[in-house]
Amino acid sequence: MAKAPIITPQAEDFPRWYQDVLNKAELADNGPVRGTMVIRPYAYAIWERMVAEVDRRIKEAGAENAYFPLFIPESYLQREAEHVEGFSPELAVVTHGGGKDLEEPVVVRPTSETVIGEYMSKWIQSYRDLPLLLNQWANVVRWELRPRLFLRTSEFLWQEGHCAHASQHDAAVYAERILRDVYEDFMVNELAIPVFTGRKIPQERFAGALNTLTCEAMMRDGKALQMGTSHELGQNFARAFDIGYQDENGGRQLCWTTSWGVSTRMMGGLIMSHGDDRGLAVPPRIAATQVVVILVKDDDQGSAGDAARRIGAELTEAGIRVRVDDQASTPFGRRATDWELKGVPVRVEVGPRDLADGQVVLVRRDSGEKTPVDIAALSVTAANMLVTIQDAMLDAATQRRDSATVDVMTVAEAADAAATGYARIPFDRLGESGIEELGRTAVTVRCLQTADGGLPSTDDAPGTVALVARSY
RNA sequence: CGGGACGUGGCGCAGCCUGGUAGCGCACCUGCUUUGGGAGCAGGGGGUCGGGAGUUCAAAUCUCCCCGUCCCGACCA
Repeated sequence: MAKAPIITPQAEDFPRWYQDVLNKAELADNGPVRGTMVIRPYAYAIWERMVAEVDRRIKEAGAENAYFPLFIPESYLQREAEHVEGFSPELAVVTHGGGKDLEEPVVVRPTSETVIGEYMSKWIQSYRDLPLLLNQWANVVRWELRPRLFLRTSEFLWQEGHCAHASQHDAAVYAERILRDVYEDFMVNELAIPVFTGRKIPQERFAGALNTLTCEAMMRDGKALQMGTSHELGQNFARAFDIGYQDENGGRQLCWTTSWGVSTRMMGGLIMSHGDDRGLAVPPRIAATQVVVILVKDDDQGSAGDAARRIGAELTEAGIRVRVDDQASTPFGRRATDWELKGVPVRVEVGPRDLADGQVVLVRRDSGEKTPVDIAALSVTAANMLVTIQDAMLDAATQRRDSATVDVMTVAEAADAAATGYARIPFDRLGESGIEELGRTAVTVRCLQTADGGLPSTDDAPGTVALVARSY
């Protein structure tokens, strides 16, 4: 029996589709204060997987976790001119505490360069203390004018790395290392989201940075999403917070600092990169539930239910993240669509009919393909299928992106291409006037690349290519 | 913050123009029958209509102010 669509089709109204997925897959709700977000358990479990995988890579890159306070003296922000200017409009400021006015207002951190800079200054004395590689997992607050769940909320969860280096070269190398070995590697290999990596133009840089490197993904509506950034802060913060050291020759030097972050925005990216008209689709490696064992219907003795639970235990034993849905009182079709909505990569259907043949049915969320499998071979087949799905999802996402990325030579062509995806245009063909012209239709330069897709070392290196698109 | 749309049980909506204190679908609860792709029947519970002020004998319906949500724009992880 054909039913009305469960969620608004993407082609009909993409923003509404996004809202529907958020609601129906039980991912998030608006908080009571404007712009705030409640992350529901199913989404939070995925976030925890993201945290685990990013954290592992951060530690491999040599950084250590620490924690700095939520409250920052307002005066700290003011020490770096561009930084204050950039963040002032979106600060939450506490002026009252303990029943009286505070002598100095404190801001709720919008990012922690300033406090961490203050402590780096205390902790670094010698070149032997460098590099100092710190990271913290925290919540930050930026009073956003136009919030959207996961993509831009007034409070969000993230990881912020803050490092001090002895030289500009060391800082640049590390900023790029984080971009590649932590962010790009994580996004491509865990989230199955291909990203363009590149350099931000001055207008798009982090407030107070010399250079901002970015990972830009493409959502299924053709709009770009900035998934993560890595900044070279030069000596701006080192100067403002007196982060310095004594070198081998006894000379006094200023440090070169970097900062880098990814946030719960990645959840939004995950949803909009892989989701389809049946709901969310989570790549197996990041899925909190990789396989759902669903009891189609039980028999009189309850032996099918027992079999389903036993199969669940076997899959768990094999190292797969499993949930068993044996709520046989709810009709099968209902539960099947619910798990598809939540995007669980593989569904194992267990019912009396299959069991009689010693089989179960595996169903892929990405392709919908159904495969009968002998129970004896289930663990191995399921594990292989998860690998196959991971690869297939990355391939599909890469194909979608590449087919919506066009090389052009004029601003008019770029505007045209950006209506549905990315346009690549030689940067000198774009120029300031081109940037402004595209800006009128909300098309912006997402990043700059060298001709072969590498990272340009300056803003105006010859042969630089600009990737332009509409963005979130 | 500027422009637009909207706010009625958990969700989606009707009612508002032509004031007379609330209705539908889904969801939820109970029972029975069902269960291999969003089950059926029967019986139930839940809202005072985003908030406030006003007009009126009477306001979900009219007026004003405020708040919130969504879309577009400027800003951004």
